Amino acid sequence: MTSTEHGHAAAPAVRPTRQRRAVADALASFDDFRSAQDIHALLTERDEKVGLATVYRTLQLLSESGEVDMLRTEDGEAIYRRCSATHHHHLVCRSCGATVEVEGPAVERWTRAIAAEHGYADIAHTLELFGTCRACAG
Amino acid sequence: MTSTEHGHAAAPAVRPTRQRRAVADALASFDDFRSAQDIHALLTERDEKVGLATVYRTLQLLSESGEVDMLRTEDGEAIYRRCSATHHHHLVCRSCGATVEVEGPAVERWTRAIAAEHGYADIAHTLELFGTCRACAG
DNA sequence: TTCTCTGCAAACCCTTTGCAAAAAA
DNA sequence: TTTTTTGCAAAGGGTTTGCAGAGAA
Repeated sequence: MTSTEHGHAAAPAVRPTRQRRAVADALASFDDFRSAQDIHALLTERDEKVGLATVYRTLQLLSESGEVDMLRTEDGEAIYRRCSATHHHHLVCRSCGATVEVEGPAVERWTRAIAAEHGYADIAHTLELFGTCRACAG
Repeated sequence: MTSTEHGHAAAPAVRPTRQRRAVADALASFDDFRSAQDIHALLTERDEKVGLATVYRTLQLLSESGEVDMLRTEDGEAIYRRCSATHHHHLVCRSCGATVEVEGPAVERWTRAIAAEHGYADIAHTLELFGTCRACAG
């Protein structure tokens, strides 16, 4: 028995479809965070017909597999962006969405220290910064 | 003319009602973040009849006036908490939910520095830590 | 063929809103 | 009385889901 064919609890194969490629490509054409609806609109505009539900399902998939970052706007909307390989956080303009990836070795260190101090193991953390970028501040 | 009576663009007077007191009290009885629905459920359970819409409206008001903190869960739900005097973050056990409030002067400083470096103003940030607490680690 | 994926439309869920009745000033 | 609030129920808006048909393996 091979694990890919008969392993119990094997994850179903993921098939590379036109739609999934389209969503991935759309994501690749942006530098900042976009909502599922934004991406669907872009695809429609490009005459790449992909159902909205499929866009949502694909983004969810990509997000779970770690290929895209997902975060929430102030009003609860999910926004996505292809992510780079290294662990980092985001500095997002709350007005125009312009995003800067930032790294924080100090924060990572602080995180581990705090966790250890309180006896917590297997630590993860979320950290996002919001502000108004120079252009939007006027 | 007095500013409170005839000032143009004067904000409407806010009236202290039974409902608003009830929501504030409910908030005061929690140490952690709760959703509007949680609070409404608590009030109902206590036989304090307050409409769900009123709970939402009141939380919004409190949030705007800075008396409560509002943030979003991973799945987009708004959660509220009376804000304590000091700014802090949470270290949450992903297994049992045990929460420790932690302060991070270093993080706050880092946040401001990063924002300044990239020209972002009016900075806010979210930071939450997740881990497994000693009890749950076994 | 078999199993996954898609599209559509309906369902969901949290949240907001319109409006007439109730309460505060 | 005038003005703000409330409650209800309906509407909104993003997101998810059921299911039958389409497509990949």
